Amino acid sequence: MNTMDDMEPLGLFPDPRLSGIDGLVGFHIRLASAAVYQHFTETFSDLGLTQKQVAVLWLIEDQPGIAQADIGRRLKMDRASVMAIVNRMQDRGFVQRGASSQDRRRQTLSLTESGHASLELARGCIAEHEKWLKDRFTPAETAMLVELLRRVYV
Amino acid sequence: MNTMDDMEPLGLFPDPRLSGIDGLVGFHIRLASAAVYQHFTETFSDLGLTQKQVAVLWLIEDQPGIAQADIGRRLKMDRASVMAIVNRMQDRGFVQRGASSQDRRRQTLSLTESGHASLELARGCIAEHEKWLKDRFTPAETAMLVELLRRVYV
DNA sequence: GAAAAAATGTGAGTGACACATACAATGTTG
DNA sequence: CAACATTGTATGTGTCACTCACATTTTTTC
Repeated sequence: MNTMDDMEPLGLFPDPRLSGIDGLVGFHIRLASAAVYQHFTETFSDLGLTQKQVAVLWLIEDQPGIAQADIGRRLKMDRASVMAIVNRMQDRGFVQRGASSQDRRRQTLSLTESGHASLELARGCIAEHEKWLKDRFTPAETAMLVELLRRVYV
Repeated sequence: MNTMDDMEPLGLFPDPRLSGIDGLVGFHIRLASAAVYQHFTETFSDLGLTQKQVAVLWLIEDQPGIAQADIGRRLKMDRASVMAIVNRMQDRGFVQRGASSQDRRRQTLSLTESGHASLELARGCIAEHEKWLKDRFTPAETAMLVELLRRVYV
């Protein structure tokens, strides 16, 4: 009976492709990123961690003693933003700063016990989140998508 | 000799860093989106417009009289965020609010002369920005990328 | 070896925009 | 009419991007 039950009472939405804005690749990347971020924050509402914060914790566990500047380069963030995140993670007791023996400008970063535990919890949420995302694609499509996206930021 | 346990279907990845954070699709979407946003802001440094602001102007020009709630649904933003952007665009003289004759809860939005002019300038920058982005892909790849991304947010 | 340049961390400030919450006015529906 | 949903508005909080400025330390250059 009902063909395409549009959810809008006023029915103000014509075909989404009518607007020229849908012809922009950047627009779709933006919307997809927003959708992923949205689902991420829902999944992580209990832990209270953002994508960036998890990424930073992850990197620090992967490479203990990593410097803030390295994190910035890895995640394409400027130093000020990295510092803000590290400060927050330090305030919450997940990360500790230490002195570097080689380069006295640097601070070596490492996770605390609490940081390791939180990241372990986070990994479970990430697995769930990634499943939600990857279920849309075949393995080949996933590989294709990652390869195309990689061309954008490398 | 079976060393890959359902990780990758084929050796499509030249990078060996697929374990860890690089194995997450969401991570790549995030990085790509950040790179696009970064280039966008560079291209638009003269105009002083963000992606969202341009998108809102674009939608209003496309559908004069559109309501804020419609914009929110179209761009996946909540009402408060839409209002903040419309306020900013109104303060800068690009957008004007008007009363709706059908529904007195609604405000019809339309562009001012200045708004049309700014959007026209913006379109030039967008073309340049999109070229920067699309030059990485063949037309078929672009279509593929958009199709895959669309699955994420619809 | 000293001066210049670069890298690193830090701080303060601004801006964008997500979230949540609450409220008033208006429509819609039982 | 009463109950509910929608729309716009206002307010506050949090994240994180940008910038500029500054001190320290390392590296490069002369």
